[in-house]
Amino acid sequence: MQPPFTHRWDVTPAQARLIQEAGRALVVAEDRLDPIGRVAGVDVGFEQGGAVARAAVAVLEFPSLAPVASAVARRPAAFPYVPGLLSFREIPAILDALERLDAPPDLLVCDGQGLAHPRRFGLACHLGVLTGLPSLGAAKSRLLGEHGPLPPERGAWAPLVDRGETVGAVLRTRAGVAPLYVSIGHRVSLARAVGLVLALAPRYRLPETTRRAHRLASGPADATAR
DNA sequence: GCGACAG
DNA sequence: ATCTTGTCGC
Repeated sequence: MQPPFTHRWDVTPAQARLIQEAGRALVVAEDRLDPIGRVAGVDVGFEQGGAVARAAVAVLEFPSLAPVASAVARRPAAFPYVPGLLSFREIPAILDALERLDAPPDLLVCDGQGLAHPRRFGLACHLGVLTGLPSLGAAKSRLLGEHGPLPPERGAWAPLVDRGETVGAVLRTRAGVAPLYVSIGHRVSLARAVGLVLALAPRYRLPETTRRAHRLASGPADATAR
């Protein structure tokens, strides 16, 4: 089984960093996955100026990418946004949404960093260790690390390096659009993570999936109000 | 001290 | 993340 990893969520920033230091030892940074039948895209964000944390999860069959389930959850944010401590705002809402899914996923594709994090324990690692599920980070922007020039064509990638350590990859999922920052979450290697994100990229994009998950979960009243 | 800083 | 104006390229 998974090593147990539970902790409080009503913590100070200093306590949150200590929890991250403890959690990083539990991250499995290599491929330990079964065949993937369903992938969950996990998008996070906030509402009401940061007072409410929101999570939207869409489950797709893999590799067909046919949608099979979705859920959204909102929670009063018990933690401010602090760079490096995003999990403590968002993961409670994510866990709520995951519990409501009809079809459990085999992989979590997270909207945020994994190992590409100051303490090597970004949201993707944290969620992976908590659930025991394979996970990876696919962030829309950079938290830390440097990289060389990125060729313009789809599939091009460059290592993301922090303090002399490769912590992720910058991946061009489409020509002419901003790259994604891919990193290991849990039980997935970086090479596999890059390959998976590329396989999802043609029809799966985080912002679109978020809107779709909201529409599916909030019903026609909300959908027509937009 | 100054700038950077997932969502 | 979200909002708004100005600019560039197809």
